[in-house]
Amino acid sequence: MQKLTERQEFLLGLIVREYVESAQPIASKNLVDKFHLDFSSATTRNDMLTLTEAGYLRQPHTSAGRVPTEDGYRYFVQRLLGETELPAAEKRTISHQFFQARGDIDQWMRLAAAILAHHSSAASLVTAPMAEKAVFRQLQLISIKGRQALLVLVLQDGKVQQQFISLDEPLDQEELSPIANQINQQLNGSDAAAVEGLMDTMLPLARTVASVVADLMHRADFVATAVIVHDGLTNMFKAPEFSDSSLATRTLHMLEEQNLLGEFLSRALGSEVGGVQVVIGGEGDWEDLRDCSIVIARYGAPGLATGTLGVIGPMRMAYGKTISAVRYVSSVMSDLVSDTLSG
Amino acid sequence: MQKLTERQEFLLGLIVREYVESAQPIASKNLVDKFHLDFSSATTRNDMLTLTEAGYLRQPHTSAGRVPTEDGYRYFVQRLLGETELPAAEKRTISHQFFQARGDIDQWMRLAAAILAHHSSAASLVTAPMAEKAVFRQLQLISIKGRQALLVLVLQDGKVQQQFISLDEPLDQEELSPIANQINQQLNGSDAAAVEGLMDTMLPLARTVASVVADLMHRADFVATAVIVHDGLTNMFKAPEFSDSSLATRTLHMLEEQNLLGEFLSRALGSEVGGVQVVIGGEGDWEDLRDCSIVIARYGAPGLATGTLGVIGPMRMAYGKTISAVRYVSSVMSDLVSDTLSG
DNA sequence: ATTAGCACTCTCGGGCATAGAGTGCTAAAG
DNA sequence: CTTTAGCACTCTATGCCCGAGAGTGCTAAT
Repeated sequence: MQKLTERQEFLLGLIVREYVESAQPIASKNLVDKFHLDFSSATTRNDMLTLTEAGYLRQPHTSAGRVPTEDGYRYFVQRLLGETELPAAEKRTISHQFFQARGDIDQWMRLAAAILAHHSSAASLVTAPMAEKAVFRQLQLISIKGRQALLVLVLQDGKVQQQFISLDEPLDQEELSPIANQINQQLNGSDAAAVEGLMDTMLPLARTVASVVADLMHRADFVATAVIVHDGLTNMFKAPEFSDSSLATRTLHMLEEQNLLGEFLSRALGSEVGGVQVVIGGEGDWEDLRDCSIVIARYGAPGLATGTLGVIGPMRMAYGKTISAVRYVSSVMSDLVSDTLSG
Repeated sequence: MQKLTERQEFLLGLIVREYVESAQPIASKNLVDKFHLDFSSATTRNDMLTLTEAGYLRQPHTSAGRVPTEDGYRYFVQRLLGETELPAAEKRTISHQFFQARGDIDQWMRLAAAILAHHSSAASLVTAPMAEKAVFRQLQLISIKGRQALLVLVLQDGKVQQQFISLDEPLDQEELSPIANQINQQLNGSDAAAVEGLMDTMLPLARTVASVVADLMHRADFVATAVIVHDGLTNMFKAPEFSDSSLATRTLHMLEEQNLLGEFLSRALGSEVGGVQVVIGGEGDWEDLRDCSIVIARYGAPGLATGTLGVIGPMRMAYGKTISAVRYVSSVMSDLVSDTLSG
């Protein structure tokens, strides 16, 4: 990475910010005029040339202004963008909104998605907070009619799963409840593997139930099946770079494909709670996201339950605003998870 | 509505089908050549003129072929499109897929959305089956830690709702379970209003719980808050009429806005289970859907639980395929709901 | 090291001519 | 009265040219 003079860094920052706002290539003269710079457009041009040769800027064509490259954005985010924070008033509004949603995890998620989408003007994604490993807490059997029953399973992290099951013989509520209680005592605190191990010691009916429980817990262990809430897709399509719509389609496609989203998650999975990661232009790995950037963070209480939230938008993204929004929302969500699950 | 000769109807049908496939204006000569019609292109032109004057076709410009109008599609769907059925092999595949998902309502919904999106090449929407009115079945209180508890509420239609609550004093599981049992006996079979009525007779702690229950049940009564699964958004954007992307944006916007979706639902709400409704070009009411068509059906078991499913796509839609897919999927889902809730 | 000046390159938009597609009309034929 | 062949007409799409304008890179002077 080439050494840049102070003025060159200053210009790079200016160009990135300006381009993010206008979506138009930035010309030396306009820059000097608009910001009353105390050096001339020729000087600016010289620096722009250096920045272009260093790979931070490029020209769409000979007689156009400059546009940041992937590397340019990266330099900007890593070196030029100081720690930004949301204005205090915004923070208050947000935490007030979350306060009103306390108690309802689904609503947190929807709220987080909406807030992120709004502040970033891009699409947002939020996955539910969950424990690293599904651990049995309690189940309930509810008689529906005849041999049909509803199995409601509550995991240690507060997640609730449900499944209809067909019993071998009709049982009413009075018969089902003791069975549920008995299973609860046996399985309390078990993980999926332990449930499978204990199954064999059970009576046929309880074994049927336990096998469904094991299945549900296995599924819960798969990150890919996590419920994902998103919002702000419309925002992406408003951006001029998506007007040709093939880009838009690719991005949308990636959001609909489960396995692609899985990658999104695993990328964040290794990271610490609290840290915000920025992936610019897919960074080679992801074909479908060549012109997109992603800002993600892991939230929650390590050991109890964690989830991922973030924003996906065009590479020409207001990184400062977006990063601070992701950071703040993730911290609020982390507090909520901690308070709710261990308060 | 003007009288059409048999040949004119035949041509209208042909033009609609052809245009649906090619998305290009249809010319008289091409039509005659491609289908080896036993009358000439001049005759075709005369009929096309009549069809244009009758409002069923239009020309994008003087020297272009013809394109169906809204009324043209409507005529086609109402009078020319016979009762179509999915091929038996497809039906088998579909019902097999649903069989494998039995027990898990969420998976039914995802599956239905995926199947509809695939068969219609458009976007699909599915709402959960639910009773007309939320009726209390059973609740469970799970001690989390200290004063935190998780309330799990099961409604008569099998819907499960959950909410974290803060108790006035710390209570462990042994203390919470009897309270839950007692509330269960008191509230069994009550609707939201009845729960509110019974609240006043309760002890403070139970009253807190009952008030959350009443709140959850009220929310469940609002159709607009129903969870909606969708799929196939990508399909819509592949269509050439969405390439300018303003159309696409408007449609996407409508799918993200809750209240707009509410209308989608209420449109279908009045109809019988089983009947498939086709709304072409928004039919005036919906600004955002001017160039879209909707195919919806109500599914489920009346009196037990019903939901809505359907497809939204460009007006240039394969109505035959789509209608038969919606009809068949809705019938399979209806059977599932009946079997599960009253089997 | 900076800057003024200038030649150079490239895009964008309008104007114009041409080719092609598809129609509507007319007059003749069945 | 219906169908058809033939033809004139209209409109789009495409390619081309040209000039205006924008913005640069380079050079020479400060």
